[in-house]
Amino acid sequence: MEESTKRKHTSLIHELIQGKELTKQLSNHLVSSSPMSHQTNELFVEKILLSYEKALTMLNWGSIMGEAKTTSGNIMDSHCSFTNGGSPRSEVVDRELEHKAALKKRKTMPRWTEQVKICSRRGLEGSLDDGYSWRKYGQKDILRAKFPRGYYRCTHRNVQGCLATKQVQRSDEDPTTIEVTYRGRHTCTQAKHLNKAFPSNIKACLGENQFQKNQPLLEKIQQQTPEVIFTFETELKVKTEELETKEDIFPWFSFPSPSIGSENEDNMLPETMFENHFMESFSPVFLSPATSESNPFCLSAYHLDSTGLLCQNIQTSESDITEIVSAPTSVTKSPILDLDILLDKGDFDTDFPFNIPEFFSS
DNA sequence: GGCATTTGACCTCT
DNA sequence: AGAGGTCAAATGCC
Repeated sequence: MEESTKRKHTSLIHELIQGKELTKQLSNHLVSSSPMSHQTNELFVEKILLSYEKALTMLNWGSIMGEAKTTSGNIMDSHCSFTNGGSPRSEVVDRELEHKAALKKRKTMPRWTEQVKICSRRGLEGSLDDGYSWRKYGQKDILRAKFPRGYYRCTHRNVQGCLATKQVQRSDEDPTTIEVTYRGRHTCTQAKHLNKAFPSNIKACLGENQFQKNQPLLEKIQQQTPEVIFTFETELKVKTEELETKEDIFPWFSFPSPSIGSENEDNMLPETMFENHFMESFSPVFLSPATSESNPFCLSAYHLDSTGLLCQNIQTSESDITEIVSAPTSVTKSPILDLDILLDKGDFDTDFPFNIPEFFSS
């Protein structure tokens, strides 16, 4: 391995270990009898985030540089395809290889399905607003399915190379439920810049504009009704596919740093696993309760281990409970539910396509 | 004009 | 060969 790569490797490991240590410390503080101040908590979280941000930046850089190399077979050992300008012909070949690599990578991406109840007032669109911006690129009638399947990809795909996609299909059995199958994680900036001030479920139901408009009111509701929010936990089901074991789904809890540091590639985490699972879980989205977004791994992490860090958080104080509980459940529950607190029930429009009444518009 | 959606064609996989 | 997934030209909207 060349020297610079080694150095990057070492820094990466350093950052990850530091993150691990900080998390441990935070965890210890949280379980210890002496309660930490909110500021100290924040400081720890900031530090952890910074560490992981650095590590992720390094990984991103690595994956961008290595993507085509690692996914298109023989190119792996050849740096020329990147360093050489290449003839037009080799450019075409490169493009073809890149295309194939992208397809291959897409297939190996983690996939998970969320079942989302359609918001009574916002209809389908509201339910699908998970905070990310998607662009529809196809629709297909599916065999033996009553409703067509919509194909969406991240709006920033071309600009930032974000490969996240999702498929949206209305359930045959329950037309008020839509199945959203996500594929791949967001590598675009919106993943980091999503509004951190509020759980996504409410945003999802309101839509971003309405959410911003009514944020003060919603914040008040959130403060006052944490228990209500908490009770809606079970509505949204998340399935993971191609992720057989708990370790597969939550590799980050084991912090397999020795293997990361290993020179032996066989011992390393598979690229997709590392990139898609590990990174997703430790993105700011993960660590900031209010930014849990539609990340099912976050959700699962909370459910995974009742003795885990996040559950320890829950034991800290009532105000924390509000904050923490409402956040992860923002992922676990249907977006419809918390809004139903605000809305009168009924008035459910089951026609398809859905009407999208403006909630809070006046 | 720029961006999003629609939709038929095409590609890949089983 | 058929089904699912993606592409890309055409179209619509702001």
